[in-house]
Amino acid sequence: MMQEIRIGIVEDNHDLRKSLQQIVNSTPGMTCVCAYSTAEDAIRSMVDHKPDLVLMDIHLPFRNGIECTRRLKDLRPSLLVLILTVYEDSESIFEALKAGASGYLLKRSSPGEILAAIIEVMEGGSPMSSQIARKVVSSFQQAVPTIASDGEPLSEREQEVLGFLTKGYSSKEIADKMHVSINTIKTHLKHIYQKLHVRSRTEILLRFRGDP
Amino acid sequence: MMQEIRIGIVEDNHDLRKSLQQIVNSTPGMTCVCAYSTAEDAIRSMVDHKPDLVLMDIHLPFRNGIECTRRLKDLRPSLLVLILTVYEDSESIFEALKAGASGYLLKRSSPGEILAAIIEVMEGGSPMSSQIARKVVSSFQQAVPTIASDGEPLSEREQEVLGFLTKGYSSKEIADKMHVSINTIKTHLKHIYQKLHVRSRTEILLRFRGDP
DNA sequence: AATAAAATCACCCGATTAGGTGATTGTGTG
DNA sequence: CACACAATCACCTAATCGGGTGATTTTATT
Repeated sequence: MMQEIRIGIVEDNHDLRKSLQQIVNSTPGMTCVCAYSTAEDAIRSMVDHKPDLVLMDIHLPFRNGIECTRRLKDLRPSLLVLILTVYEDSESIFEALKAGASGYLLKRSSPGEILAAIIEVMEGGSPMSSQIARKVVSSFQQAVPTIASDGEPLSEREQEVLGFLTKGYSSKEIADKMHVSINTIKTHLKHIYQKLHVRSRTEILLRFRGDP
Repeated sequence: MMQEIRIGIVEDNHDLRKSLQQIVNSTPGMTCVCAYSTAEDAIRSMVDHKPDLVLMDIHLPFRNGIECTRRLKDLRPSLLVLILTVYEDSESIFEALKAGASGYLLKRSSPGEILAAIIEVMEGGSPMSSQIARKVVSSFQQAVPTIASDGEPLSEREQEVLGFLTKGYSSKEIADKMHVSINTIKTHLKHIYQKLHVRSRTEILLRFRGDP
């Protein structure tokens, strides 16, 4: 049988906290293992209760939910955080996601929607609006500018150079290893850059993340 | 009145291409300004028609839609790309988003859903499933180790710099992103190099290949 | 034999990097 | 309060990198 989902709550509003706790505890397969009204308390002892997922109010007094999320993820990286917010403040939500949250939930959601979001996160999803998704996508698109898995094949020698390149050697070192002039290596590099549509060794390294 | 939305299509299947074209053209406020059956043709002349948004088949013969997306975004960064796919291949879709797409659409979608997705993208959204969203979110949550293998911990700011560094940004770009002088970034870099015992950004990139 | 592609090297130029020194400001800890 | 540390910025130098041009030789391929 499926393991029970262990849920933690960080929410300063007493009524909402109790209400969330009740919704969770009255659902088969879920237990609320801890609930806090401040970020400090949560950071201090939440991880001891080993929750799988935390419902986190984004607008906490003092330390806000974003900082709290960051700390908790730091203490326990496997922890999943679902942000609770009253309105779709795209900037805050974006920051929370950056800090390690896996999605967010509007406070006015129905018990059914809340449970659905929890399950969605547990199953590897990230509930969020289309607008937030765009912000997230845009932010990581800028990261890797122009890389290509192109048709143009690299020559034998170019592949050799690429091999050393992806091991971290400088042009001069590669020249020594291959017993040729540094100018030759530079020429090979120019051709490699052209064929793979990159402009630096840094981009090459990023290109070969995962499938070298 | 609102400007007409100019749409381009890249889809090798003749029937689907014509069908999409018809759906777009029979919608007030949208015009299909060009349609191609190959990535090569699209790369060659699509930007001349200045489309606002492109419907892009992800599984094109030869050069695939991902590479095509990358090229088109390179030629015209303001262009929005909506990926067309037959099934939810999370890995391909993720790559397409990385290459510059703003969302995706299942081919079996109804005309209404297709138009809704186009409008969603035009209005700043990124239509995607919750699972894909999680992949995207995870990828930009800087999963960079915060502690050097030897012990010396990186400061907050140094970690930020490291985050950008491992995404391929130059020192100048990082300076802009963090709103500080390039000299500051250089100083942070020196400290990072010392703490992690490396001599170049290349070595940093090699260090952070998933699990060192 | 002619052509094309690959490999080799050189020189130049501007931009970026890496390393060193040093200085200022704020923040926190003992 | 002193001290350390973090963050900020400046200036300087040497090396490296990326891009452009051009040249020679060998090796296929037509």
